[in-house]
Amino acid sequence: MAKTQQTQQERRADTRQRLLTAARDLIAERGVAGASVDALAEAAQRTSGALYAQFGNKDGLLLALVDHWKDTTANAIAAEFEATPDIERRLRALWGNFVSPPDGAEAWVLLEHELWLYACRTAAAQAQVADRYQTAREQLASALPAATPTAAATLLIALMIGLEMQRRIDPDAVSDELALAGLSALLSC
Amino acid sequence: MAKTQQTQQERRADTRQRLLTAARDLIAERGVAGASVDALAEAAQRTSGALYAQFGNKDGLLLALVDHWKDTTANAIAAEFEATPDIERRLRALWGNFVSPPDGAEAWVLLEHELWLYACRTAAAQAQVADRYQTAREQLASALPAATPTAAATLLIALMIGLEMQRRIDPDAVSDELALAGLSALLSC
DNA sequence: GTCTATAGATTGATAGAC
DNA sequence: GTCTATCAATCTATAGAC
Repeated sequence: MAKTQQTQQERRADTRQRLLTAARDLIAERGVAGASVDALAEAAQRTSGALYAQFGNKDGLLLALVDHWKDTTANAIAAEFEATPDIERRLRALWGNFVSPPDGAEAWVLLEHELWLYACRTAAAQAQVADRYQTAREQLASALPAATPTAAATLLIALMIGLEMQRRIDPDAVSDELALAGLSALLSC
Repeated sequence: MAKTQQTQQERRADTRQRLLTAARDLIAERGVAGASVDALAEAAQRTSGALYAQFGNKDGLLLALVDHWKDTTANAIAAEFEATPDIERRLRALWGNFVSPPDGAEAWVLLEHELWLYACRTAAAQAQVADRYQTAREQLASALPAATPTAAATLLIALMIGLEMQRRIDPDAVSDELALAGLSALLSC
C-alpha cells in the first residue's frame, strides 16, 4: 500500500468538492448567470479544464449542485429543534436558524431562490428540487406536534420563506414577534 | 396644429411602453441575465439603439421596469377582493388570483422572484422593491377584517408566496384546501 | 486528472447616418 | 428618436501538452 496514493482518486473527489462548494458560495453571491465557468473554477482554486473534466459543462455542475445541496441543508432545518422542550421555543429556534444560520451563511436563501428559478426553467433539475422540498417538509413534520404534520410543515416553510423575502428587502417590515405569531397560528392546521 | 404630429413625442412614449412590456415578458421567461439587450429590443419591435436612447443602458431599463412594475400588479392583488361578501370567499378569490391570474400571466411570479433577486444585489433597486411590497401590504390590509391589518397582510402575502413556490416546483405538494386553511388561520393574527 | 491556449459565439455599449 | 454597423470584452467549450 502506497503512502501518498491518496492522489489517485482522492484528488478527483477533492476537486469535485471544491467546485461544488465554490459554486454554492459564488452563485449565492452573483447568481447562476453571473458566475462564469472561469470564475467558478478560480474560486475552487482550479481551472476551467478541471470543471469540464468533472461535470461535462456548466449545466452538469448546476445539476450536481442541486443534487448535493438537496441533502445538505435539509438536515439543518430541524437542527436544534428537538433539543428544546416547549413548542414556542422550538418555533423561535426554527425561525432564528432560518433568518440567520449558525454558520453565518446568510446568503443561503439567495442560493435557494437562484436554484428554484433555475429548476423552474430546467426540466432536468425540477424533480431534484421537488425532492429537496419534500425532504424538508417531512423532516420538519416528524418533529411537529400537529394533527396533520406534513400539512403544517408545508405551511410553516411557506410562511418562513415569504417572510424572509419581505424582511431581506425591508428589514423593518417583519418583526420576530410577527413571525412567531404567524408560525404559532399555523400549527393548528 | 398638425394632424399626425402624434409622432412627435408620442412615438417615444410608445417605444418606452413597448420596451417595458417586452422586458416584463421576456425576463419572466428567460430571467434578467438571459434576456439580452438585443433580444429585449427585438421583442419590442425596436433595435438596441432605441433602448439605449430611452434608458441609457440595460440597468436603466431594469430600474424603470421595477418602478413601473411597482404600481402595476399591486392593484390586481385586492381586485375582486371587496366584491365578495363573506371572508372565506374573499380568501379563496385572493389565492385563486395569486396562483392563476385572470389575464393568464402565470409567469408573473417568476418575474417577481427575478426582480427580488436583482434588487437584493442592486442597491438602487432595493428601495423601489421595498415600496412595492409595502404598497401590496397596505392595499391588502385595507380590505382585511383583522385586529392588526398590516400585520395580517404581511403574513398572508408571505404564506401565498411560499406556497406558490412549493406548488410550482411540485403541483401535488400544495392543495387549495391547505392554502385556504393556512390563510384563514393567519387572519386571527 | 488538470492546465494552457485558443476558437467561436454572444454580450453590453458606442458612433454616425438618417 | 431610431437604426445600422461595429468594437472590445466576456462567455462557453474544445484540443493538446503534461
